[in-house]
Order: sequence, then C-alpha cells, then structure tokens
Amino acid sequence: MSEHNHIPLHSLKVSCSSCSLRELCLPVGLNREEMSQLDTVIRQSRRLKRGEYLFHSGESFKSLFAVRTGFFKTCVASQDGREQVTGFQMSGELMGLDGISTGNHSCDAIALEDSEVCELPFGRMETLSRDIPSLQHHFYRLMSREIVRDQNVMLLLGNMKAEERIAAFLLNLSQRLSTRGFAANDFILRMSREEIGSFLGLKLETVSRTLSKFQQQGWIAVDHKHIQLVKVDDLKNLISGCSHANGH
Amino acid sequence: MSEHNHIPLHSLKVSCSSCSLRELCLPVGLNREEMSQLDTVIRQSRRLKRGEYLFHSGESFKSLFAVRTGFFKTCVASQDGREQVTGFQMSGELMGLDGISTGNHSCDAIALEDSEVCELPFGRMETLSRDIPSLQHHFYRLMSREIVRDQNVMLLLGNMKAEERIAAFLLNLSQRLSTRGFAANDFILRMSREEIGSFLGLKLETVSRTLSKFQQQGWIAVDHKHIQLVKVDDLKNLISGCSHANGH
DNA sequence: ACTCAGTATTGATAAGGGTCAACCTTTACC
DNA sequence: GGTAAAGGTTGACCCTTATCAATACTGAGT
Repeated sequence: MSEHNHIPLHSLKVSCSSCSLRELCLPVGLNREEMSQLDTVIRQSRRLKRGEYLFHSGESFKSLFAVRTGFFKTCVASQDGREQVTGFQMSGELMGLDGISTGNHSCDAIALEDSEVCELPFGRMETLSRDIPSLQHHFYRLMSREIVRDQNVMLLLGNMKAEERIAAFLLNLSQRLSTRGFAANDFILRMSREEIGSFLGLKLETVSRTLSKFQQQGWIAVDHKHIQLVKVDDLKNLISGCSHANGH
Repeated sequence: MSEHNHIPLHSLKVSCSSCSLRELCLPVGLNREEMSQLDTVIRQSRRLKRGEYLFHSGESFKSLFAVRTGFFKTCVASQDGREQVTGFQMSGELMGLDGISTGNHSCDAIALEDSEVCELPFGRMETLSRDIPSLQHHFYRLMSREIVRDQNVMLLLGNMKAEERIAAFLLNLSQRLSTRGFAANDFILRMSREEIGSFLGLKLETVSRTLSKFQQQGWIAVDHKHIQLVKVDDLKNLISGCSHANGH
C-alpha cells in the first residue's frame, strides 16, 4: 500500500497494487486518505481452484467478495437437488450481497475456473461507509443494480422463449466481456450447457439444440465452448421487444 | 410529531401517528432524538386510487415508498407490450429500491386497490443513515432481503411447474397476510388471474385451471377472488423439495 | 497413449402449458 | 338499472420444450 503517494489520482485506476476491486467496483472520487482507509479494510485476495466453493448457502456471512480474475456462478439449491443458477460473475463483479439480509449466505458461490477474489469484510465496510459518503452511496447503488439485474432475469424467465433466452444470454456475456476489454464477438464459455440451462430455465438439451440452430442460421459459430457471434444484429432482433433483458 | 415524548420507546410501535412505516419497515433501536430526526424526513403519506401509478419506469428516482395500506404491483414492461410483474407489495413493504442504481425507476408501481404510501426522500434518508448506524444497517438489510426474494422468484420461474408455482404463491401470500394479523387461510386476492400469471410466468388460463384443479382436489375453495386454503399441508407437500421458494 | 467420467450433440417421443375460442360472471359507468 | 367492458372458466388443439436414449467428443489423470 505504498505507491499511491507517487501517482496522480486519476491514474490510480490502473496502478493499484493490491486488488483490482477499486478499479471496477468502487467509486471514483475518493481522496488519498480515503483510499488508504479502504486499503486497510480490503483483505488480500484469495485464490480458488476450479470447482471450489467461495461460500456455501447457510454459512455465516462475514464478507462480500469481488472477483479479481476468473469466473464464478452463484446458485440456490432446493432440497430435492434441483438447482437454480442465479448468476455468473466475472472480474469486478460482487458476490455475497444476499447474505446481508439474514447474516447467512443464501446461495452457493462456486469458481468455474481458477480464480482470485478480494474479500471485503462487510462490518468494516459498513463502518467505513459512514465516514465516506460516496462509498455509502456506491454500496446502495451496487445493491440496487443487483435488484435491477434480478428483475431483468425474471422478465427473461417469465416471458421469453428458449431462442430469445439464449440470444439474450449470449449478448449479455458479449457486452460484459467487451466492457472488460475482451473481444465482444469471440469468447470462451466458462460454464457448461447444463449451467447455462439452469440459469435460463431450460434443459441442457435445449441449450445445445438452440446453439446448433443459431449456428445453422449462420448467426454464431460454435466450437464446444468457443463461441463467435457472427450476426449480432440478428440476435438482437430476436430479443427486440423483450429487451430490458440484459442483466448486469 | 408530538406524542413521542410521552410514550415509552417500546410502545412507539403502535402509537406513531404519521405513518405506519416505522412499525413495519424501520429498525427498532432508535432513540427519541433519532426518531424525531426520522420524522422530519418522512413525508406525509400519499393516497392513490386503484389503478393509479405510484411511479413509472424511466421516471426520475427521488424517493422510496412504503405501503401503509392497500396493495401494489411492480412490473417491468418490454417494448412489444409484454409485461412481467416482479412483485406484489402489501403494507409495510418497500417499493423503489431499483431506482437507486441509475437514478431512474426501472419498473412501474401500480396500486391494485385504493392505497396509501409513505414517501421517503432517498437523499435525506441516505444522509440520515450516516448519522444513525442502525438505520444504515437496516437499509442494507432491506436491500439484501429484496435480492434474496428475487433469487427465490428466479428459482420458482426456472424450476417449478405450474401447480408448484401456484401453491408457492398462495402459501407466500398466506404467510405474509398472517404476519400482518390477517387470516392466513381465508383472503381476497387483490390481483387478477392475468397478473398472477404474469408474476408466475404462466398464462391466465393456466392460473384459472390450476386453481380449479386445487379446488376439485379439496385443497382450496375458490370463489372468484375469495380464496380459502383448506389443506395447507397438501399445498406444502407440493412444493416441498422446491422450497426456499417463498419470497418476501 | 489409454481410460473413464463428464460433457455435448442429436433424434424420437411425450407432456405441459400456450393458444384460440366460446361462453359466462362481475364490475363499472352512463 | 341497464349495458358495455373487463375478468374468469372451460374445452379443443397445437407447439414448445422436457424427457429418454444412443452416440460421440473432450480432457484430466494414470
């Protein structure tokens, strides 16, 4: 936590050492002292291997986690084994907001590839956010954004057909990847067909068939987990009308 | 805003004059001064007639609203007219949290019967919550609870069959009504079959048929909007396994 | 390089729920 | 109080997606 002093504020974005969190999740507009206060709170990052749980449903909630690198899914499970994936998280995105409510996590968070997260002890963030208004505001906005995202998923699950869901899903991924500087139209899926299906309320066979269909129509190219979007406009046409439906 | 001085703290619950909000939504544990600070922020309530919009999607976000009396739905609409009801709100429940994210409401809120709400100007609540830690904490918890509720709706929409959805819906309503001191097994639906369907991702005909089916089985009695739950355990059996699925 | 388990594709068939339509009931409004 | 509009029920039929099944591919680990 040293170099801040030598670096102009506006470039902190790219030069913070400990954690990419601040670039991606936290508000600009903090002064140096506030930044260093934040530094004392954010714990060093934790590494997880593919398949590892970041937290389990029911576990006591202590911290939020921000993805530094890698890819996660969050899911709620019913007693009889059915599971609903409630979201996929990539770098800069936050997990654990559901735990604040009861003090226990209400979902599982699982790494879909080797990943790294920043831990944000919530109690200390809460305290700190009292002293730093813009931080408090930012947290309210983050939680609200999650609510909006969830509402859009409801719209997707409640109103859209399989093809529309898949198209919305691909376009949403594409948009989030390009925000992070990755190619928008050429990417690797980090999740299985079954996990996509669980998120979208479809069976894995339907996901597979729909991807094949899109490929036959020349809209996308599918090579297992490697996806290329060829005709983005056609995909967008499919969901125009049911729009709003882009989470995150 | 007068009688607080004469009334012991623990009974504020029942005796606040201006607004039932504090009883239902806000944390206990405020002292008298904090309570009176809150009083200066909470605006007098607003009355709405059935069918009236409390706010529209896209409208600038200024305030949260808590239902005092009556019943609301919130919904997001797609361009082509499809609408997804994202929730039904009854007394004590909050609307508008989605607006914090962008500064604009992302859904419509519509009164399903003549209703009364408290307005909570968000900017002032935010400021106040800096000075009153328990208020800040309470807001975080409220927002988190909304996230958990939405996740459970996703589970419902993504995994459950029509009968399970309807059963979960009825049981959820029942539970929330009984929390408020109303009969748990005998109530009037405030929403149409179509609105139920929109919330549950079903068509109105399916809602109607499923209610008829439950009635034939002797599990419930249906007289238009008047519903009686006769065999609650059978309804619960239907959704055991997919449980978790009770919002709010 | 081989194997086994997990993952994906594709086809055939079935079921659940959507769609269309007719009819009935209630509510709201003139 | 009568009439129109909205809401609700029920039936027949069809479409989308789930289910079941066979096969193929991939990749991690030996």
